[in-house]
Amino acid sequence: MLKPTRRRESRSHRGATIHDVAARAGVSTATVSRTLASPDLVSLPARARVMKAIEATGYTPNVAARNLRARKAMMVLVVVPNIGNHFFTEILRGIDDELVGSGYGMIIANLDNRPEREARYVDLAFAGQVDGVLLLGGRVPEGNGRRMSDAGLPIATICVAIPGAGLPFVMVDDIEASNAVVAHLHALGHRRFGYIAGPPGNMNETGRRRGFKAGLAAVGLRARDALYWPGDFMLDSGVRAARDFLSRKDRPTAVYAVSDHMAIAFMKTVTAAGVRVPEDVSVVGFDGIEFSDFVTPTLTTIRQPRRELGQAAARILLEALGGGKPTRGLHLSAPLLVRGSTGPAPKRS
Amino acid sequence: MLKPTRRRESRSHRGATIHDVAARAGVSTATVSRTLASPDLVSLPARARVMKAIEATGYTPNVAARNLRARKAMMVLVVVPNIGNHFFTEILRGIDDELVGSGYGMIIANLDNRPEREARYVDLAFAGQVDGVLLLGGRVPEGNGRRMSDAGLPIATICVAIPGAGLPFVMVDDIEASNAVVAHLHALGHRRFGYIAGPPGNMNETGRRRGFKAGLAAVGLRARDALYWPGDFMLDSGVRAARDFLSRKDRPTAVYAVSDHMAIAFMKTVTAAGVRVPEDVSVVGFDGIEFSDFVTPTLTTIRQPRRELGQAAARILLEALGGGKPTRGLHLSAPLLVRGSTGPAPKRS
DNA sequence: CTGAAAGCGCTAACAA
DNA sequence: TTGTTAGCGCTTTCAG
Repeated sequence: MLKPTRRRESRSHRGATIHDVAARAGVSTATVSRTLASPDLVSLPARARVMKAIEATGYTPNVAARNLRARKAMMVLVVVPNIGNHFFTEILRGIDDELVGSGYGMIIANLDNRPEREARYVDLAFAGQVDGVLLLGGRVPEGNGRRMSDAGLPIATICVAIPGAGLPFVMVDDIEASNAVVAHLHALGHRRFGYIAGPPGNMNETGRRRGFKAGLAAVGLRARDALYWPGDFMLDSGVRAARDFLSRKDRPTAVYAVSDHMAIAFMKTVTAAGVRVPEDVSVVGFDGIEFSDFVTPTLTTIRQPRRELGQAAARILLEALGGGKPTRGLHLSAPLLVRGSTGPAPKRS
Repeated sequence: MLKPTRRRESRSHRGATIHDVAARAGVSTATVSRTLASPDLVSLPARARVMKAIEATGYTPNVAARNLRARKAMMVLVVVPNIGNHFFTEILRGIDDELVGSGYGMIIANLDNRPEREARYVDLAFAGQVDGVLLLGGRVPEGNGRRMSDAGLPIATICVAIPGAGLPFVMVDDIEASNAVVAHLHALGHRRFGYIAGPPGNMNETGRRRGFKAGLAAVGLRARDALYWPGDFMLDSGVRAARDFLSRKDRPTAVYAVSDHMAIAFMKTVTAAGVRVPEDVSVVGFDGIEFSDFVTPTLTTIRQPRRELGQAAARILLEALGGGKPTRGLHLSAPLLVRGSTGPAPKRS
């Protein structure tokens, strides 16, 4: 009795399988597989017939099957705190640049600023659906009692190093950048400073604030004399800081917002109230987003090389995926772009 | 002789398998599978032992295996013309909103404005790595002699309908929106118009231009008398249009740019040259991106409900994935936001 | 150079 | 209620 043939007929819409191709070409499935993976192991005539059969059937190897077999997914998980934030998109672009070249795809984990969303993506990592992870938020995602870092996958972080995690990172030096901001403003004669902060606990906020304070100390000013407004990097907190600024008699002459969004919202709000920038108050941002050069006045800011950050991180991850040597971390330089929103301090009133 | 046990010991770092759990719990793999998929089919004590074993081993079902078996991927491919373009991110957010709720993940296909990148993602679709596709660019990706639409997957398009493709779409009515723009400007007394275009052949450009011309005709103006500048939705083309504008003696008093990016760049450039907005020239954009409200003056524009567009499209796709009835298409309303960049036409010089 | 066969990890009939 | 078994589609020894 013949071995029953596989039930080919019920194949529905999904494309042809390797069996279809093999049958059509009159070879075994192994030969089809070899033709695709290492053609040099297959005789010329066989190869030709296989290629023709592939052409005729429109065969594309099934990824799930290949992944199962190869125990890898050719996918990288990119964890983004909030995909609605423009700051991240150029980084994604840099990541994609590198990934595509190596045949990897990109699955986006958008946390939407809600930590409870992490669990789902931790599972994804443990389920073997991705081969590596890129972290953008400064947190190692966790959920269901385990951490992403325990999934045994290579991980790299972008824009921030996670203390104690021992993960490779690619970022700019926040402290150094803040220092440059203070030095610039001090050289313009500013002595009273305001600082619009990032979210409490955020590592970038921590670094930038530390650099801000160190910068003040370096020029002989007391860090505690500066004004500190809470913030979360978003537009709204710039507006709130501006409202408080406007309500004060003893206003700072220079305001350093640790994101462009906050700086721009601050500028817009105080300008609308009749305060002139930079004549009455100088404003500095952080990030160097595209639009910082399209507001009035143009915004003095620290430019984060976002695309390069993404590229470098992806490269580090790809090296790790290739079994290469582990990189420890990388600082990219972030220039201060001096533009229209900073000027000489006004005369003492 | 005993049946040889599978070689468990070489399991490397990847997590435990269903066999590990089954062995530990003293049940078959089927029972483990059932415990996860339909617990009510498993006796309480067995269930408890399985759960304990899962806990102990840290087991997570392998996705590749499950996908292979189930013939689905629980992933949606989102094709983006250029992920660096801010316009798309809020749409992605809307998509993600809906997808997450249904257990689907999101793979990003970033074309980076290069059509040759399409082929890779066409393959992905044919390889069964995704269950559905969301198209943002107004093109059906093709490559290696086949089109994405032939992969047998549900597809929906966002922001634009592809003529003749018969795909469900979610978009705003470009013609109607352009009409509203012209009506608004005409009511302000404007008679000489400029139009900064989108890329030639782009369907949104086509619709918006048609609406623009129809709007002019509706108020008794000749469409051919308007000035048309080429553009591609990006900042640079706004700058180029502005340069030409500045070089003219007979300048239009109202300029309609079919993207906020171009409108903002146009405003910045003419303002820097001493032209006042809106006193000398009124400017209208399209899209309603966040920053259009943070430039000086604030930009009058058509607001595309981007998040809603993403959500609606994802919902349509999910319905199709669930075998639901096919939706034909959906128009979302796009209000004209009248802000600071439009005002009464200047007196005839 | 080629084919047979095992098996990646999981699920769903089918039996018991 | 549970276990046995047959694959999902692919790659890769191992023989020939």
